[in-house]
Amino acid sequence: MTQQHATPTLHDVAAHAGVSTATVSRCLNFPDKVAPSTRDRVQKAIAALGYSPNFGASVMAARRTKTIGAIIPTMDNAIFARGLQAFQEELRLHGYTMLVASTSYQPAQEEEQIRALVARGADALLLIGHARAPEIYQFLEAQGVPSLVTWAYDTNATRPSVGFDNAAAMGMMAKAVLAQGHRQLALISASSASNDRAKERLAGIKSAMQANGLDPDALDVVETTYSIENGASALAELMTRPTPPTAVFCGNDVLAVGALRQAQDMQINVPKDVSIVGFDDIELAQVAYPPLTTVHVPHREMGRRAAQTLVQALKDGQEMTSLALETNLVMRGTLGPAPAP
Amino acid sequence: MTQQHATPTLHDVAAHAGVSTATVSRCLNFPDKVAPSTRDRVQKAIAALGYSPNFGASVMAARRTKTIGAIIPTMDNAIFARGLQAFQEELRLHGYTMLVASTSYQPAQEEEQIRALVARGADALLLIGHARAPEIYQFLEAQGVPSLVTWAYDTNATRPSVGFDNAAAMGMMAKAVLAQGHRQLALISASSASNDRAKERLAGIKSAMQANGLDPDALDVVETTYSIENGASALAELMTRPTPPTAVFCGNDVLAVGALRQAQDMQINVPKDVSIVGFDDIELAQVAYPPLTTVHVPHREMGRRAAQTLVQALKDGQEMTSLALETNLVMRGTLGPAPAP
DNA sequence: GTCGTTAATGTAAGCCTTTACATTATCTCA
DNA sequence: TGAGATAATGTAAAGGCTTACATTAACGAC
Repeated sequence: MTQQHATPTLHDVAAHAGVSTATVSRCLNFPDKVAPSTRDRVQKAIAALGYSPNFGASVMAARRTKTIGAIIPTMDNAIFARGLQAFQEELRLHGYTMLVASTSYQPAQEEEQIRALVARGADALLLIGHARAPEIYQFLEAQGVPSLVTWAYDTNATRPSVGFDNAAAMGMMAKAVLAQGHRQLALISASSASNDRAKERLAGIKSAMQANGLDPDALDVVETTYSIENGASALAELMTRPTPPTAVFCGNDVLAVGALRQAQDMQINVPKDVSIVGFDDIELAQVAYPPLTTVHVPHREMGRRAAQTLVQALKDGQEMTSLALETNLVMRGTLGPAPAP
Repeated sequence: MTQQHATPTLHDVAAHAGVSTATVSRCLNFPDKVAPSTRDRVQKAIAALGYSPNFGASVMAARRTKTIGAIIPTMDNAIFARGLQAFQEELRLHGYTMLVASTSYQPAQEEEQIRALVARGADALLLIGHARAPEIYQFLEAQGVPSLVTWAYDTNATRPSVGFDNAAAMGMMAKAVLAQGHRQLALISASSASNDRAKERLAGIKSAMQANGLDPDALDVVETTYSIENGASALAELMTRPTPPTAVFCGNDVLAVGALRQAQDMQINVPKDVSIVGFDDIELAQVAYPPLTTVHVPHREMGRRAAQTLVQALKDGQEMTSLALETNLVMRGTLGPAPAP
């Protein structure tokens, strides 16, 4: 009664190759540590038996999964999808696999997912933005799971991050808008309550206004959820105000593209009657008509660098060093001079 | 010498709650199977000790990870990102986590990633398209890892799939194009060598041509890689032919949008001088100018249904049943009658 | 009160790899 | 040639959970 069809174990391979299990394990994990001739023999045995290591046993013994979790608001927005793509490509180069969870911008879901991915053995976590309850950081600390924040960079944040300064980036755009003579400003944004990127971008505009002697409270803010439709209806709302804005900032390109379409539907000329600017520089921005003036964010590089930082930290156990990436304005067709009053 | 800071184990929780480890395990995995009073006591112990299960040990004992892998060409294309988003949302509802890998449309990378995710303990796999080496299926079979193909549906495929009939979908579009009187047809497509979706879409056009008494070989095919730029240069190439096409099919919306832009740059009016149609119906399509006529694919539903099918199969060990989803034409502004000769 | 059932809980084997440490073989250099 | 260093390999313990099976408790019917 032989167990013909049982999946082969390390032990079987060792027996077949005439070596100890330790040697087989070394062949798999540190090939340099074993003599080439032995390695060959073991490899042949592996091939002959069709062996592949048992994940659970390996995780249990090694106390790591070589898996990194990424928790993002949604893959439905190209910015996160693109960043994740780069993140995963880089991870793969280092032998890591990516676990993905999304939160739909809900803090409660984020917490749930953080716990879920840690429970699934994520060796480290990629998180978006700094804003979350301190208990979550405590939990991660207690579990010994390093986490890296991205899509944001905050000089006085105590947590490591690989991202960019959202306030400065939007501030730059605000300066450009103000330089065109606009004084009636509006912003279509995601709710800034639990979204530190949105909050920062808002702050960036306000401080630019202040620097130009404008009252920051005069900024007309419409908060909504990210979608083309919502961008459209927010613009409709803004343009029917008693004194409509001459320039509309949008929290991201998706909203901006919606606003653009609405302007077209309302026969409002962009940028002659109203300027509309976005944030992110996704494909949508260049395809929109007129092509959207926006803030370019190096999503792919952000993902890549984040992966490198995390992998490095896992390798050497050192603290991660934060990294600030540059954003820049992409002047296309939707920002023009303020119309004469 | 007490081990004050060691992470608590199931055993510690059991001792603290005055029950056996089996009971604690049951509390975690089958709460219904334990008396409410006991459950309470155990839950308190868990909270008191800050216990969280050891992933490796649990995987090893249970022989499953509650993790499902998804291997897609790239997250950079909204269609996959969106499908994956829905897939993950549904998985989460059932307590599963998603592992993601991408292949950049390279069969070799796909094989590598399939092996990598299986090695990482994926309980099941989501794959795109049917085209892959038989050894891969053998490998999956041998490892006992169920796999589901999506983005394609092939009646005579022996493998289960949740997708749509690419040939029929593109055929429907071809019929609409032919009905507009077009006779000079071209296709900008991904390489159909290792991409069964591309191959099927091509076949769909050809059989529609045949049905209309046209020579299928007269279809002018330009193969390239999916990107806006490549769509643009492919169109440039096509429009400088001795007899340029009056209608250009594109393998997906990304290519179509590039073609559209190129037409604009070349002062070629769409759809008056040339019609351009896409495939997928991503946001880009509605934002393009003029808005793109394309084939709508229910990406989100596909992802959701695929997740359900996989989870079900994992639960009951039954064979998966294939599911064909409907696609439909979205008539927007880029398909018009063939210009008078 | 007893028997048969079912519900709740306990016992303990088993899952398979990694790695610290021990051992043996091989090499270098005086 | 032998000591000492280094490379290659072996031994065996440890890791924490799940689950089949065994046991005990609880309950209802007669």
